[in-house]
Amino acid sequence: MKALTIGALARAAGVSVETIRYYQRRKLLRDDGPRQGAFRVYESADLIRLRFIRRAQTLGFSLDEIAELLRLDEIDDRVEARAMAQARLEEVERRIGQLNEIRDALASLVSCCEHTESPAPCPILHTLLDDGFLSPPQR
Amino acid sequence: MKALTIGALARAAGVSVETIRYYQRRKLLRDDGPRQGAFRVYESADLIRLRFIRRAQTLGFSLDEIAELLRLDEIDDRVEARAMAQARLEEVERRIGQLNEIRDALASLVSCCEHTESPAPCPILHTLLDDGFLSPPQR
DNA sequence: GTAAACTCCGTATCCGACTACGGAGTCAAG
DNA sequence: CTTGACTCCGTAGTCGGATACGGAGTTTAC
Repeated sequence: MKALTIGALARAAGVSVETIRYYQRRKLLRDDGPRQGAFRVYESADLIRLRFIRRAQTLGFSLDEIAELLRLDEIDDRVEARAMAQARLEEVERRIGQLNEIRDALASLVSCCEHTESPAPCPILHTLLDDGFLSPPQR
Repeated sequence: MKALTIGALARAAGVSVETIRYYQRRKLLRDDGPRQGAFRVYESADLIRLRFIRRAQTLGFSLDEIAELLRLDEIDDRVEARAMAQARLEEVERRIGQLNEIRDALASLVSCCEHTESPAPCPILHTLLDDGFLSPPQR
């Protein structure tokens, strides 16, 4: 339980000081902790929480969702936490499916292009002009 | 080769008028075409180009990349176009790999949570606290 | 005892791809 | 000949997750 300055906490978690301050504004991290003089002091509990946030981000949770996960942790609501993980899992699987389609489309464009000669139109540029191509955009 | 107003073009391509005007600002679509009176007129070539843009977006190309693809089409540079498609393909494959890892991590959290009982800590919330968890964030 | 490094706080800016808004002009139907 | 739909043009705002800036105060090392 050693005391950390914000800079030391940032280094320990591999984020920038600005990011920590941003998370405080977003209420993901406590902003009213103890101080030594004018400076806030942090300890390992803060580091753990910060790492939790970063790892949950790695899994694709948004900061809002992470705030919710942290709240669920506090009230120990595992059912809801599991539901969120499940929902995220399904989302990830949907996205993988989309990307697989995209990968196949790109791969066929590339290999098709490798097998056509200069007089014919470039498949990469002209397959995109045809109808019936994949589904609507994902944004 | 029927003449279209911007609104008709938008409907035909399934985008909004605002989007077309945005693409014009971004130089993806020509902004200096012919007019009838005060209004611009569009034709099927514009629709084809617009569809090209939307399909390339579906494949994950950015608007800047699409501008480049359109330029490559004009100068008929297939080699470079193929290189871009190849690069995109590799990027998509990397992303699929990442998402597979993420999916596995989420799946194991969910199934792990289904098998632990209330006194033990919730795995979903506390696996995230452990070290050695996946790699750095993807943003 | 002073200079470098750090912290605090507020506000502004970035990215990409739009989306929205508002006022003025224009066109077509009834 | 008016009404309503459309177009033109410029500018501003949105989203999420930061990142940057700048001036003032504070600590730490030499």
